[in-house]
Amino acid sequence: MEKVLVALSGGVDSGVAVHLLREAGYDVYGYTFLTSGSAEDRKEVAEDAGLVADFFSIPHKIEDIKDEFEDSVVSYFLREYTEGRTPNPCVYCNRHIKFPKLLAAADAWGIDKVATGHYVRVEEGLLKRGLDSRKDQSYVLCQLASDDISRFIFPLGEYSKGKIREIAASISLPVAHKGDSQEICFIPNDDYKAVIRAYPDRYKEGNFVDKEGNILGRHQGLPFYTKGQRRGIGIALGHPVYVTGLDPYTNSVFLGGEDELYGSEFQVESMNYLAPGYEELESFEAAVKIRYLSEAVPCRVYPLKEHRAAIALSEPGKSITPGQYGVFYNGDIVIGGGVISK
RNA sequence: UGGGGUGUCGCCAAGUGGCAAGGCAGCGGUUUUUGGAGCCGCUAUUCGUUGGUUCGAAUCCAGCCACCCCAG
Repeated sequence: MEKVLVALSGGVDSGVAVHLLREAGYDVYGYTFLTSGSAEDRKEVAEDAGLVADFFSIPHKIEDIKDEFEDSVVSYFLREYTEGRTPNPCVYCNRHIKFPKLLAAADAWGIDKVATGHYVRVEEGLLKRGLDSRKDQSYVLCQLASDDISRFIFPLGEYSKGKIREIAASISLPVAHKGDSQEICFIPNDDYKAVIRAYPDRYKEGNFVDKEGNILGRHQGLPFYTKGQRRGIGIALGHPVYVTGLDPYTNSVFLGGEDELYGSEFQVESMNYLAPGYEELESFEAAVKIRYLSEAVPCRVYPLKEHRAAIALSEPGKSITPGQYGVFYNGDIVIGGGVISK
């Protein structure tokens, strides 16, 4: 029987993943890492994951990597905000922590295949969107190393979330009724600003400025704003005002009307290709997601040197935000993704 | 101090005798493996104040208070 190491989060998805893999005839091993939160939170995750492992009677290893996680993901999170960008820690974590850790654990166990409960598919060495377009999570995997793709198994990619919950209930999975995980895993109560405030040396008050350079008011610090943001600005001009940009050099937050949010061209850096052949092209047609929750829109991509690329959208996009990832698709196939730089 | 003007929710602002529009901001919900956005909902028993007229006033009258402008 071929072995596979599953990332067990203690939730519904990874639990059902174990089930589906066994049904498919795999010899399943479980691996859980504890990344953040209080000692209590981590204990709870460990217990839930242990519950699932016991339920299936599979070997299970738990590793606490809080320090490493904070050095990597949390510092990235703070750094990006400090520099006026808006990070996506999940994408970063998948690339730098989650999948490397999983693969390393698999190597240590002498296991080739690794699996997670992500709603994506792998076919012929290509990463593809999950069939349930509403739950598709290919976006957050855009930075994975293409060489590793062939080692991945994503058992949930063919299913809808509803079906997964059905399965969880039908096999009486102990955690079947847990809600979907949300929020960033290291942010308690969905309050990222509270986390930022724990690092008062990383930000300072500054001016809200309009397109003409007029000072409109005071902001609390760059990390508390993101391009396209409307609420929480506290300025009444009679019409809605949005954050149109952040300038770390003058510590300014630019404000403007909705019309100032649209753009048709941008660039990405740290471009990572998951599908072969594209990087060498002069340019290519694709569909791009500008953020996790958005429809992919048609564009033309021009690969540049040093892992950069220039993108021209066929229709203007709203709030193209530096720090977020642009992920490119050809139909269901993930071509790759990079960090929006400007 | 004379002359004029204004005073309605945090901001702007309708309303000129019949039981306080709206926008912005704010708040809540929804959505979501990031931040946002969007969507839905909530938000002045009260109109600077005190009296008066009236069946009834934020809307009419008078006094007072505050602010603004022009004179000086």
